[in-house]
Amino acid sequence: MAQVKRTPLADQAADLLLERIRSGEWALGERLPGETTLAPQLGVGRSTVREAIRQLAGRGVLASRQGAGVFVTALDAPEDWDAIVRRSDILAVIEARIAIEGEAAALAAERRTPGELRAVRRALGQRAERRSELAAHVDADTAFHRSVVAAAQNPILAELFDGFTPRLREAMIEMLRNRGVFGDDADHEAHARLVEAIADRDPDRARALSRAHLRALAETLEGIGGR
Amino acid sequence: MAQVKRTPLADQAADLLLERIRSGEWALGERLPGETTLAPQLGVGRSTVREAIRQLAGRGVLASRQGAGVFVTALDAPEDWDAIVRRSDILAVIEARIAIEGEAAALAAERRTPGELRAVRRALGQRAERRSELAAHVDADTAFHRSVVAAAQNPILAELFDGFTPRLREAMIEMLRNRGVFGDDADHEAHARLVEAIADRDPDRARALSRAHLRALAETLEGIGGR
DNA sequence: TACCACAACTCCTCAGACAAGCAGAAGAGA
DNA sequence: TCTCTTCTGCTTGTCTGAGGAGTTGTGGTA
Repeated sequence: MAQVKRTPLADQAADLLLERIRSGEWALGERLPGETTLAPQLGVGRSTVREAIRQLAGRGVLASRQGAGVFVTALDAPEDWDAIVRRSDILAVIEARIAIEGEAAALAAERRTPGELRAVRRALGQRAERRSELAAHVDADTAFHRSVVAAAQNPILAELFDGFTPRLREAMIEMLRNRGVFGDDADHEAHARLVEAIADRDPDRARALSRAHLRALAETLEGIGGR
Repeated sequence: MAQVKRTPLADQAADLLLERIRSGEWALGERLPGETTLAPQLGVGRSTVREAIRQLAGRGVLASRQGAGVFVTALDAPEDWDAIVRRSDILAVIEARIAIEGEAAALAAERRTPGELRAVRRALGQRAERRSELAAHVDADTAFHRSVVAAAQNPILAELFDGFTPRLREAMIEMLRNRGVFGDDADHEAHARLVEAIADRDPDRARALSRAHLRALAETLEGIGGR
C-alpha cells in the first residue's frame, strides 16, 4: 500500500519549474514570467511561488533581480545527489560507502590522535542510549561513521562522505520503519570492534571490519528489497 | 570607494543562519527555533525568514517538516571541489582515488561486460600513442581510469570519481611539467596488468593492482613535493 | 499499564498592501 | 533628427494578518 506522500506546495512548484527549465522552455540567461503570472499558472499563491524560486536560487539554478525579474543561471543543479541517490540501487550506495569508509577506517587507525579517538568513543557511547526513536537511531549511527571518517584526517574523503550520506537519512529511516528494529546489538558490537582496531593502530583490521560491517548491512537490506 | 551593495534581506538572513549553523550553534539533526522566534531575532519579517530557510533547504543544509520544525541536515554544502582540492594535500587526493578506484576495480572485475572490457582495452591502447603532449598524456590517463570506474557499473562511484577528478587535470599537468616525463613504461605496464586482472574476473588482484599503482604515483609525487 | 483525546505548538499557504528598483516609452531641448 | 531627461508601468522585496494542516507531548480514562 503506497503511503500518501504529502509534499509542500512550494516543493512541488519548485519541481515543476525545474522540470520546465530542464525541458528548455527558458534558455540559459533568459527571464522567467513574473511571479504574478506564474502563481495562477501553477495554481498557488505568490508567496509559494517565491519560496519555490528561492529554493531553486539556493541550488544555483535561478537568480532574481529586484525590478528586473528572475533569470535562469544554470540548466542543471551540479551533482544533484538527491536525484542520483534516489534512482540508484541501495546496493550501489553501500558499495560506495564501503569504498570510502573502508579506506577511511584504515587511515584513521594509522593517524588518529587521542582527541579523535575520544570523539569516536563518544559517538559509540551516544549510539547505545536511545534505540526507540528511529530517526535518532539513524542519526547516531551516521554520527559514529562520520567520526571515523573524520579521524582519517583526509578532507577529500570527508567531503565525499558528507556529500551523499545525508541524503540517505530518509531512505534509512523508511527502511527501518518497514523492517522494524534492526541488528541493534550486532551493529553495536561491530562498531565496538572497529573502535578497538583503530585504538590499536591496526589499519588492515580496521579496514576489514568496516567493510564487513557495511557488507552485512547490504545483505540485510537486500533481503527486504531496497528498490 | 566601496560601491553600495544592496543585498536582499532574505539573502542576508540566509547567510547569517548558515554562519550560525557552521559555528555549531545547532548540531546536525537538531531543531532550529521557530520562525516566529527567529524573525524578531534577525530583525526581519516572518516571510523573509521563510525564504531564507527555503534557500538553505535548496542547498541541502536545512529541511523543514510541517508541525515539527526546521532541522539541520548538513553542516555545510560547499560542493566546491575546486577550493577543496586546491587546499588539500595531493596525498589526500590520491588516498581518495585509492578508495574509489580500488573498489571500482574489484567491482569491474566482477561485473564487466564484454563491451566494457573492450572500452577499457581501447582506453589502454590510446594511452600509449602520444607521449609528447603533456595534456594529452594526462587526459588519456584519466580516460583509462574512468573506463575502469565505468565498468564497475555503480553510478555513485562514477559520480564520486567525476566529481573531483576533473579538478586534478591542471595540477597533474603542472606537476608533470616540473618533473619531466614520468614513468611512461612503468605506468603502462601497471595499467596493462590491471586490465588483465579485470579480464580474468579476479576482483582481489584488480583491487590490489589498482591500489599499488596509485600508491606508487603518490610516492613519486611526494618525492618532488606536492604542496 | 495501555490507550485515546486534546491542546499547544509547529510549519504551510494565501491575500493584500506598500516600498524599492529596473527598463523602456514619452517628451523636451539642441 | 538626435540626445538627454523624465516618467510610467512592471518587477521583485518585505511585512502583516489570518486560517489550515501536521506533530508532539500531556493528561485523563479504562
